[in-house]
Amino acid sequence: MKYKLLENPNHEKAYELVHEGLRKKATICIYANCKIKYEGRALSQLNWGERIILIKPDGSFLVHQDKKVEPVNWQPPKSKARTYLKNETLFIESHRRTPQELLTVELGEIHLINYANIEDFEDLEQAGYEKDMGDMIMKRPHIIEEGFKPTAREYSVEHGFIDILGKDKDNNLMVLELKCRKAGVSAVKQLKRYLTDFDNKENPLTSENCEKQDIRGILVAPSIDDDAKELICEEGIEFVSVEPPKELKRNKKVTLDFF
Amino acid sequence: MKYKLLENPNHEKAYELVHEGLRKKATICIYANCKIKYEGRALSQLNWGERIILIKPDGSFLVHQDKKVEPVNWQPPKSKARTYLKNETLFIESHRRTPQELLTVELGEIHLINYANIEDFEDLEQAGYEKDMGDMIMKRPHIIEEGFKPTAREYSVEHGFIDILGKDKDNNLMVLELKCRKAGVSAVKQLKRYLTDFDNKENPLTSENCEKQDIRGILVAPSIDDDAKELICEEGIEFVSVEPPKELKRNKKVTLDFF
DNA sequence: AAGTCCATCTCGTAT
DNA sequence: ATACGAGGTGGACTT
Repeated sequence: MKYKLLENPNHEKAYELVHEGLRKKATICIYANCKIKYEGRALSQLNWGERIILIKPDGSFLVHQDKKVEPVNWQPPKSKARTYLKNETLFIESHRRTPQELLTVELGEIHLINYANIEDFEDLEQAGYEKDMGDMIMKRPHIIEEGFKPTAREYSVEHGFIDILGKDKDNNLMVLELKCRKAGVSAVKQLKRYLTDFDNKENPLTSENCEKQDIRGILVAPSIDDDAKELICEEGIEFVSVEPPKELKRNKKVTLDFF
Repeated sequence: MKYKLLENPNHEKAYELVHEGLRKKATICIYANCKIKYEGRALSQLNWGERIILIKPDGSFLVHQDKKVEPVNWQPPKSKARTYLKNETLFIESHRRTPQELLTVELGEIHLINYANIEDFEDLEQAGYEKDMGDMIMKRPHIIEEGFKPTAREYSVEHGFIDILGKDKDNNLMVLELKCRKAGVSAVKQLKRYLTDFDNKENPLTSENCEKQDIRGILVAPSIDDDAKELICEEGIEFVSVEPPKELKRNKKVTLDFF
């Protein structure tokens, strides 16, 4: 990692470093007193205070206060940053189109400023959410129940996508809604909507057709809260408890690493 | 801002700085090669690479790669960070309960490490709904009271911007502070600061001038909480209840649909 | 480019 | 504490 660092620089020196850092597509970090204006999807301003400013080579622009995980102001990747001096004061701007957004930082006292060329070629490997649960169920359907045969995934209906569609051993249709965390009322309602959608789509003669197929709605989650439990009984929906798999699976990158 | 900084420290020196920074509830920033493990709501690992680690005094813990706005790994506020040496290697952990979550950073080469006591007492002032409220009041001032005449918007004073400045039917000055949601004590204090600022700016002879204009402070919000209600009585500030105009998120679309 | 949906969503607020 | 909704949601993926 190559880096340059200045302590308590004047605005002119700071300008040079920021300019150089932007040109070299480095990651720039500044500790400084500053004032911020944002105009775009919303509108905001932040008065003088000490913050940490982070400008990444992909155009991401972050301003962090000394609390919270989220930046107080930011610009997304592909934004264009530029810096300039006006009346001997340093400004840094980050601009984006579609939508038009402009973030302007006016700097006061600058305590620390540096840029560095960061070398990082790794991607996060993670597990434990909905997709992994789906993968697992498609591979080992008996987790849901003996004789369950999945037939489709992400099956499109009017109000969204049915996570997994399948049939039980008696050929009844099963609509599965997956949640990787404790399921609440909203999950049950969502499943209920999908059931209605599916019914309208596949069995349009509902009111006249007495021999239409049975459809079972199954909520799949590690657990459900009490309200959801009540609602499930009323709605005739079933609940199957499944823990999301917490195995790390390497993604495409691994395939490349094989060579 | 007081800070301490080390360049290319060994792990023992780095340990001391991190330990000291945590004890002093400072904001710590580290540029280093590192390896990361996360276990909690999900599960993840990230192999060796250079990243920026940010630990805030509120317990927030961020690890940033050189792209994206979001951190690649993080812990929320109120997490507890600790650091230790194991086999001459520096580790930093951040732990949280409810839910149980543990983030472990193993450090390799450390390029830059510092801690600083950041001073920032400002909150983000966001317009959006607030702006719409302002627009409405500028257009229909009688919402505030009969005879109210707005004269300026976003009027700059020392500690920020007065949302709306105007005069009542008897030509008394009115300083309006708008909040689009229930107002708390902070809103009253903010308005009080603005009133003081304005007084100092426009009526510098305050103490000697007995005929200075009356200034009325008006808090405008849909409602206020009990603490704020108390405070406005003490401070001689008035409250006017105004609902923010409910803006359709899709109004652009709606307009198009009209044709 | 625009739309859809998941997320260790985060963050505020009311219960 | 927990539940619910909003967000400049961000970010990945599909159309």
